Parts: sequence; C-alpha cells; structure tokens
Amino acid sequence: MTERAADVPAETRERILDAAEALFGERGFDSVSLRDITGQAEANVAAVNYHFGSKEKLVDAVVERHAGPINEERMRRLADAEERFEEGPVPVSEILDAFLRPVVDEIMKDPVTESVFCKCMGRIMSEQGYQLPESVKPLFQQMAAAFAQALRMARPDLSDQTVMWRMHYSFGVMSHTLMHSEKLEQISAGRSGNPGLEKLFDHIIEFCAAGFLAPEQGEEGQW
Amino acid sequence: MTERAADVPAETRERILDAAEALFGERGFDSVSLRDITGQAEANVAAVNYHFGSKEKLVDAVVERHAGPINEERMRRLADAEERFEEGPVPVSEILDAFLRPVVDEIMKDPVTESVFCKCMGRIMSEQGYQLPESVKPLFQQMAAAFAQALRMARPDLSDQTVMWRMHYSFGVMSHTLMHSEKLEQISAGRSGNPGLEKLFDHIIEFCAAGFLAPEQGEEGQW
DNA sequence: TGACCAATCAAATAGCTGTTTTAAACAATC
DNA sequence: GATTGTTTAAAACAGCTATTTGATTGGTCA
Repeated sequence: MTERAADVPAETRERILDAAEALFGERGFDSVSLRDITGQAEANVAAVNYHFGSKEKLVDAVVERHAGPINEERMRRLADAEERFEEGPVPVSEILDAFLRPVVDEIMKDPVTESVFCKCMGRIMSEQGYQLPESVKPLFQQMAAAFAQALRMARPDLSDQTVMWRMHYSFGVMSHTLMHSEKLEQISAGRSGNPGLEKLFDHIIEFCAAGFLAPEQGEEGQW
Repeated sequence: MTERAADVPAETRERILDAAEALFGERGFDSVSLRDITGQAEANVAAVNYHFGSKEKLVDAVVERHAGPINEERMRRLADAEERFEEGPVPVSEILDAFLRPVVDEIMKDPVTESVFCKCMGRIMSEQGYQLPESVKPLFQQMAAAFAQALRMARPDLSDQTVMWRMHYSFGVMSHTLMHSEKLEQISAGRSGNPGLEKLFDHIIEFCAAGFLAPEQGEEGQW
C-alpha cells in the first residue's frame, strides 16, 4: 500500500511529465537523468521507455504539452487584433502582446508548477542546438511568419532584416527573463495567481515596443 | 613523432582550454565530456585533472580567461564616457555601448575561435543555475552596480526597479543573440575580422536604448 | 652523473547513463 | 474461469562518466 501525496497525479505518465518538466527547467535537458525523473515521479525507470519510447521523446512530449496551445493562442490573438484594426496596421505593442500573453496564460494555468514551468519554457526557447519536435515545427514556423508579416506592416519603413532581428531580440528578452524568473520573487512574493507575472510582461512589452519604434540608422541594405 | 596541425597551440593546457571553449559553446557545460574535450585537444584524459583539478575548475578557467578582461574594459569605457560627459549624465546609448562593446572586442581578438566563443559567451550569460567563479564575481558585481547607477542617472525619472529590469532585458538580448550567433552568417557571410558583428551590436544598442527611453507606464511602486 | 620535477600516459576505479529484458500484477473481455 | 492487452516492477545490459593511480618520459639544475 503505497500512499501518495494528494497533489501528485495518479497516472504514471502524467507524474513523469510533471517531474520531467520541473527538473528540465531547473537543470536542463541533458543534465537530468531518467532516474532523477522517475525518482521524483515515484515511478519505475522502465516506465519512461514504456510510455514515451525514449528519453528524447519524453523531452518532445514535455514541449508538446505546452507549445501547441501557446502557438495556437498566439495565432488566434493576432487574427483577433487584425480584425480590431482592420482599417490600418496593428500597433507593435498589440502584436507583441499577442505573442507574449499566451505564454503567461499557459504558465498561470497551473499555479503549482508555475515557477518551474517558467524556467522550462525559457530553456526550450533558449537552449542552443535544441530542435523543436517535428509535431510542433510547422505550426511554429507558420506562427513566426504571420507575426513577421504583421510587424513588417506595422513598421513598413524598416527593412525586413531589421524587423527580423528585432523579433529575435524580443524573443531573447522573454526567454532570458523566464529562465531567470526566480528573480521574479523580488517583486511578487510568491503568491499564486501571480499578478507580478502579468505586470512583468506588460513591462517587457513596453520595452520591446519602444525598441521596435526606434528609427533605422545607417544606410539600408548594408547588412 | 606526433605531428600536429599548425593552428593547434603547442601547450596542452591551452589546447584543452580552446577545445573546451568550443565544445561548451556548442553543447553546454554538462553535456560535454572530458573525453570529448581531450579528444579534440589531442591530449590525455588525465591532463584535465592534472592542469585544472577537476572538470568544474576547467569550466571556471574557460570563463575566467575572458570575463576578467571584458569586465575591466567595461569599467574603463564607462569611466571614460563619464569623463567625456562630465557636464551631465551619460546618454543611455553610450552606457550600453560601454557595456556591450568589450564583448565584441574580446570575441574578435581571435578570428579563429570567434564564432565558437560567441556561443560560449552567450551560454555563460544565460545558463541557468550556473555560478560565476568566485574569482570574477566581485568584479562583476562591482561592474553591474556601476552601470546601474549610470543608467539611473541617465533616466532619473524611472524607478530603480524599472532600470534594473531593463538592464536585465538588455542582457537577455545580448546573450540570446550570441547564443544563436550562427544566424549571423545570414548577414555577414563568414568573412573574418567580422564587420557584421560590430554592425549587429550597433543594432542591438539601438534597440535597447530605445527600450530604455520608453516612458514608465502605470503608477510607481506597484511592483 | 644523479637527482629532481613537471608533464604525459595507459590502466583501473567506482558510479552513473539510457535502454532492454523478464516477470509479475491488473483490468477487461470472451 | 480462462484469456486477453495494458501497466508496473526488479534486474541486468553495455557503455559512458569523472577521477585516481602508478609508471614513464624529457628536461633542468646541482
């Protein structure tokens, strides 16, 4: 009769996913062993290969669990904004909001794993050499293309390269902030339903939007 | 008679440092084994523990080799800028330049390891949970404090928290860009003495400076 | 010449890695 | 009640990990 804590999901598969997400966020994909994961998940080592096939596929499963919903919500919000501003281009801050807000929402869905998933999300976006699972790649590329086009329309005076790079910078701001989200506790003292997280993303959007509004210096096409 | 390629340093210690830097940048600190490193450096496995004491101290040595000079140069440039603008606060873009430029210079010192060190540098700055070696920590904190103060003077209307966060964001832009610097080749086709790298940092400074110039929204002290 | 010292090497240490195998439970269906 | 397919569990797999050991080299100084 193995008693289990009340907040631990009953299903082994789910427990493994949760434990993996937490540990991946804390220490990275490669540095965490299957024994670390199954130990925390109170499962057998073989359970990972049974449920997921391999460690690599487990990583994919962890990513897929959130990446799909986030990217779909991004597309929804962008389409929504384009409807609201049908007479003209969508403002940069609205585009960035459509891009960033779904991440906040996804993180705040589960207040328990919140802070932990924060870092995992940041890791997914920043880990160099990491390949997105094939199942989310197409949607991700489609999403990125849609946002790039919206931003080009919002700032038609900027070169395409500049728009691309500034998207890249905004991505960096978000992922870097998520990865080091333990510093968040300085501003919102760990209460759940974290209001500090939303405020922080407002703050990020302010910063990136202002960055996007900067005029382009130097001659064009010199890249 | 073991012949060695002409561009490989003769000293074992140096060869290990170079190989470690390259591999760490490519795959991260944990994922690279000593055998990977010594294999590429054409050295014996035991050489790492002989010259550095442990793998962890090797990581520290890789970081120390660049972090010290970069932070010292940052302090020099900031002091220089404060002299040039003695009648008033140093402009944000000048402060960011003093902060970012030494990284470019350090990277471009050695055109061979350039692109590789790019990523390693990014990794050092972004790897979550990684602790700076004790030897560089004091200087780093001193440097960060000096830049924070300069930025507060440049934007006295902003709250201290906002300045801190925007510094954090700028850091994120730089480290994320360095980590994914293989995309650099899209804009500067791999010629050495890379002019694209300098241009890119100008571009980053434009973006971050504009972000810093954004007015502070909402009530203060609500963090 | 002999002693010393730093540097290198192959080999062995103990322990961890992902994965596979084998066997045992379990529920549902015939 | 026997027979399915699904899930769990312990044990073993080969291979890799960082580190240590002890022997061997080459050079330098007394």
